Amino acid sequence: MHTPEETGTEPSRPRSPRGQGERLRRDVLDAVNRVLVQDGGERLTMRAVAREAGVTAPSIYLHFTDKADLVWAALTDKYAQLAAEMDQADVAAATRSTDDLVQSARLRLQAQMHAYVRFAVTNPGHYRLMFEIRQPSVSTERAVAHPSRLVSSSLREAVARCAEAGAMLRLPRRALAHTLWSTMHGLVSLNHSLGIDDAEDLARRCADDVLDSLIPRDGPAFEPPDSLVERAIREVIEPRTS
Amino acid sequence: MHTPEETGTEPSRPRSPRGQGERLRRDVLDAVNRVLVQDGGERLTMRAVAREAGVTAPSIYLHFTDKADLVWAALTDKYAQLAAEMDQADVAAATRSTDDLVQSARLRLQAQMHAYVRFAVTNPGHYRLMFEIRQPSVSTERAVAHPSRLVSSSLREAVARCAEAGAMLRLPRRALAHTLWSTMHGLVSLNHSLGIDDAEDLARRCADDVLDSLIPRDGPAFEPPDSLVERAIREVIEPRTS
DNA sequence: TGTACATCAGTGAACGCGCGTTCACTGATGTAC
DNA sequence: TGTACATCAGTGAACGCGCGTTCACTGATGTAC
Repeated sequence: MHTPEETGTEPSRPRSPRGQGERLRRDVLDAVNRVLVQDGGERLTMRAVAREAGVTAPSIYLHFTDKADLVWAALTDKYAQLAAEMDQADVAAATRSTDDLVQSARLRLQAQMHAYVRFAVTNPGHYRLMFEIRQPSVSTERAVAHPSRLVSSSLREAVARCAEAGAMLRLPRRALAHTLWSTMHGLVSLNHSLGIDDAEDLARRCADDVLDSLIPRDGPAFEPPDSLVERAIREVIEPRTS
Repeated sequence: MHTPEETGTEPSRPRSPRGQGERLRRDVLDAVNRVLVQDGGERLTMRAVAREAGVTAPSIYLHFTDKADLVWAALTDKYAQLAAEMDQADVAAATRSTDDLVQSARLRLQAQMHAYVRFAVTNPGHYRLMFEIRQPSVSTERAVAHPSRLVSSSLREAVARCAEAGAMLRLPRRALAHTLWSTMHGLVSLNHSLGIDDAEDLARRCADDVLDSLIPRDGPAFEPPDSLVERAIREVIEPRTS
């Protein structure tokens, strides 16, 4: 009757019992995830999150200092999930390992790549926010500790295992890992920009092809000498992981 | 004194003489370009464009029906520029061609790739708007005629020339062109997301490495048979170019 | 056992801001008579 | 040659909206005496 601004539905969430205030924190983070799933990353507003959580907007500030804090917390969760899925895929592939050491290492790398593509395609809203949208209010320390380095180092380790198993690498290992990552990112985001259906299948097949090109299924053990790219990656990308 | 809302500087552009009203159209498009160069694609607002053009915001509506119309016009210009730069690089490489047909075709493809990377790195604001930011108000017909298909077909033709000159392709030609494009896009946008300096050099070198992997410098003439990817690209990506 | 009080988990209303867009207008310049 | 008028290239002020954020408050629940 006399609500001059609030036009949405009134809050529906039952109030947490005393001492259980932290419950809302998780509920809000879950609401962020649902909003990102629903409209693909647009319209991620405090009001939308609050509505999704069944609460009013100011309640969010009981647990997060500002929007950047909230988004960062939600993305940290999601980064951990991506890393976990890549790791699980790697482990699952490892248990299926054969006597062929090179093939085993390759399959683990491939499993990580498939997990990455699957994650990106099934969580487009999160993925966009993670990699495409500038979060200017995120502080520098946080940017240095950007959790995407987890992805980077996970791939690098898988490539290193291939090299040490005696695979043939067409590029030095760091350049190869970085190129695989960039290729997957490009496939996923370009397919998404072009509005291609069944992007996961296309991206995964293309990624497989690139993997086959960069680490042939069978070839003599070989790793090219360090290139300028290799040095650049070691100096520019890797240090921040530590 | 009594400007209740307008807080910026007053318009500085001299009024066009009679009959020269269309001048403002170009001035506004130039202003869009300058705004995109300056703040990298954030804050592309009608007011910012007007300020940059030395005019008030409503003047823009004398030549563009709404913001989507304006952005589309500016991007169309920029797409034409990207295509032109790729074409120029291709032609310049063609004039430097040697007796080695494969090497000549490869150099033309490589020149196109370098032009692409250079464009993306030197116009990050435009590039982001072209490929990363959803323009929901752009109509479907326009999306179908998305000028990025120019990039796609230009690369595809260059790859076809390599194949016909007798190069060794590690992937079918369409899959190869699409993979090269995706890789460049991924390199550029990932380097940008990670805030890497000298992104052009790193991206170009990585792109060179991928090109060397997918079309080896010397190898027997070969092109793999059509794959599922090849068919998917032919069915999904190519038709819209026509 | 009753009651005053502190604490907790939120709410309701508003703030200032920037945005895209509209609309009545203005002032210079050309044209008809 | 003078003047009324039409046209053109814009302007100035405002509109409604959604945003992030603030701030005084409320009402249920536990605790001290």
